[in-house]
Amino acid sequence: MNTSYPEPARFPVTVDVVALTVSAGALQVLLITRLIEPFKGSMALPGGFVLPGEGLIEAATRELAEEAGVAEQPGYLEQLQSYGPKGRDPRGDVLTVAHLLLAPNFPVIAAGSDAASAGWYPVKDVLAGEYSLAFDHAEILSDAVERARSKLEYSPLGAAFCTPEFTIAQLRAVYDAVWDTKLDPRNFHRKATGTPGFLEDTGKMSTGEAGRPAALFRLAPQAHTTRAACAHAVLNPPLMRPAALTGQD
Amino acid sequence: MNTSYPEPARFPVTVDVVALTVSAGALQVLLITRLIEPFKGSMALPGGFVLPGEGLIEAATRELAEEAGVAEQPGYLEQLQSYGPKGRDPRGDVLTVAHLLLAPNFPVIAAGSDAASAGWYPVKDVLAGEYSLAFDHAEILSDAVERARSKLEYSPLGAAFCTPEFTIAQLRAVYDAVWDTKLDPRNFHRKATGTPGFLEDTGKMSTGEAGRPAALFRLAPQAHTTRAACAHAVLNPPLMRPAALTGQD
DNA sequence: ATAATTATCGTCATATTGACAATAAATGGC
DNA sequence: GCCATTTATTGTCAATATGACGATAATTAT
Repeated sequence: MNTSYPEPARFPVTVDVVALTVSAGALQVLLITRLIEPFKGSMALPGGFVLPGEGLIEAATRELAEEAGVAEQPGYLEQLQSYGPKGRDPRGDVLTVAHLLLAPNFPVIAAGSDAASAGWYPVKDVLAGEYSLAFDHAEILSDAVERARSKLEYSPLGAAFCTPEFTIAQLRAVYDAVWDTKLDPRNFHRKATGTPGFLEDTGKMSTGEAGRPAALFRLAPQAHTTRAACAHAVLNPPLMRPAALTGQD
Repeated sequence: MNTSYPEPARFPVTVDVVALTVSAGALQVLLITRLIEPFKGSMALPGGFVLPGEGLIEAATRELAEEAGVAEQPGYLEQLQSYGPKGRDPRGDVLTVAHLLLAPNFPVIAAGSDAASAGWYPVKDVLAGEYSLAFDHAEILSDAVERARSKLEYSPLGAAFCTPEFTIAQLRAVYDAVWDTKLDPRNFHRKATGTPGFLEDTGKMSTGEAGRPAALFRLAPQAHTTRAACAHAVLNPPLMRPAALTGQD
């Protein structure tokens, strides 16, 4: 019995990862410098071809490990969106599935290494066009940042940028960096601590910083950064994002 | 000069469309009956292989036209998520990019046709497992419905289920069908008409129905159902979804 | 010790929501 | 034509959430 339908076209499929972190008070993205054509010398998102028998998240995790030199997945990874296959790679039709990683700052393969170099770059500068990005990676980055910004409104994912235990001020610094705002510390404290199922007091206090020590919190179990918890809202009503700062001090 | 890296693996790529509409007071999904293996006889989302030189939305539009027999894209179409390539097709690794269509009720190729038949099925019944769905289409449908539900909270996309001009009650019926709620007509009216940039009064009135005639609205230009408008919130603060009805009258 | 810094609690005006009363304007039955 | 019924629309009111900011607490820096 011959179920005859034409042989389907096949496409190379890549995964790209927009890895975001907060450091030095700003949102940063992980970029690598391309050592091969096309776009040799340009910067690009880490990523690469999906292998037979792989799932998408699996492939994204592997590429992140290979290109940034990270041992374990350091944060929260989710699929962002797919792009292509038409008109995004000079070599031909290539479909890419972009992913979003939100993570605390982690060390990457230092620039200057002979093989490949990965580094953190301020998102603001990259989006402003200060670096030349390969393929459609500028568009992907832009979509990823918008996704991250809106995720902070209604999900507990701001905490994905923090270490397992963190202060309210550290969490607020994440919001301020991602949203480019200066949220009111008192109102933010009220919202963060007053939202059921969001934070859990560890009982411990921060030490060593200037000023009064702050209580250390962790994510409440219900809010743990898993796909299940973040699909639905935890911040309800959401923490709405004010207009971004207009760019002066 | 030989930039030698291994030839990348290639995968068949499909697009699937979760087409949703509201009719008979309930959310309905467009399903076709599979006439070929695998899953011959099962129901499935309309979809098919991406062709060389196609973009994803383009391919989804084409498949919708081919399998449901619709001439023009009847509503709002956006990408949902990608699935695979591992472990979702018995024939091997196939990547699928699922799409979401929100549309007013439109006629499809009638069941009983010899070639293929498409029809609307109540989402509630399909998700309850009353039909056997091919591949991972049950999971895709579930994700799509959740996406649609959350879109109604902060975007004007409820109107994508309506004809170009509609009453507040028709829009509310959409919300009630998608969310499985019975929103208060008075509060809904206040929110819908009171949200700047959402609705625009046509000046016309509905006729022929029981009860007092209702004013006819259309989407405000700012809120028109395009990707640009719906990426950002129009309903701000959002219209939060109450708990769904528990299942009695 | 004192100043500076940061955390945390409180206050108050304003905006939004949810519940529901009341009125307006049509249809349908007689 | 008259009245009950239905649906649309306006309004009221208490509860809740937000934004702006005062005040106090508990550290480090000098």
